[in-house]
Amino acid sequence: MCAMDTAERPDAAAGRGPCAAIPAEQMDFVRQTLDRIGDKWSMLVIAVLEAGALRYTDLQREVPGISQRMLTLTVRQLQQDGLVTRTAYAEVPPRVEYALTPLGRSLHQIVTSLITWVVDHHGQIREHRAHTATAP
Amino acid sequence: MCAMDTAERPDAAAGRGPCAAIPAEQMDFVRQTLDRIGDKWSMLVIAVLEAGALRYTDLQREVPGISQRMLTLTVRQLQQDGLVTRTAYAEVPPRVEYALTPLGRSLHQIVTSLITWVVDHHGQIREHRAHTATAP
DNA sequence: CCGAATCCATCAGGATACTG
DNA sequence: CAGTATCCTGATGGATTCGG
Repeated sequence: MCAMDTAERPDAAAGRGPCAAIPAEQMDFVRQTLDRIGDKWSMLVIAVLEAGALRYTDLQREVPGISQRMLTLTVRQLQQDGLVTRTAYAEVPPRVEYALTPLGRSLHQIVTSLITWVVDHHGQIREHRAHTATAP
Repeated sequence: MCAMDTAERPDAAAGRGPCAAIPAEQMDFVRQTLDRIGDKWSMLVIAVLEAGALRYTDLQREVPGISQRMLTLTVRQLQQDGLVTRTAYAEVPPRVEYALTPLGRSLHQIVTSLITWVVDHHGQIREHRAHTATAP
């Protein structure tokens, strides 16, 4: 029950034994991907796309605080990673819709878990922060 | 089946209906927390602490590439959020051990899912990246 | 051995203004 | 409407040095 049942681990990194960490080779890619989807907005965008396709402006409204620039960049990265599709309709008032790919949907479930976790535990976290903030 | 069955949503943000996004008030905190645990190292540290307590140096070895500075900062934040405990033994050769709290362990499962997902799908992602990279 | 502190580079990311 | 372009700032994070 480690993080990589499907992956072969050559020898395990150090000598810690069971499942220590990710195999060194994958480690790098895992890190990269982790803080790409874990960046400031990706998860929220994915979460918001759960309900179906959204247009650019709607997307921006659903993710409060995101700038046009970041929305564009985030969406483009997600598309590039194959997590969302971008469909442009060549109409008079331009329309572009973003939706999750199957790959994106599979990730979406995990993202949802994470968000649920945060919402669920933000009370405890706040508490802890208050504590340790006052007790250096 | 939205992300916040436990939380009351005042009215839903805009007019999208079902579960659109997180309620505006929580939204901010969710974003904060999301990119705190989603920062460059937190997830990996949490993942690595799965197997039990670790000393500073071991921790550093298990998370290849992390600098002392970032390890210290990350660990301190996690501690401050109540996800890990820091136990310093006042011995002649100083020893400090870090371990997951129950709260941290609950998050750890999700983190593991995420890492598993990445390891599982990094093939597809690489493919997609290659594609869209060549086809602007 | 475990860290804290300082210095410094980079760049993510926000605001704004402009285009097709 | 759906972006692109540009500028600018603060946070992120690496290397190194110092302390307990």
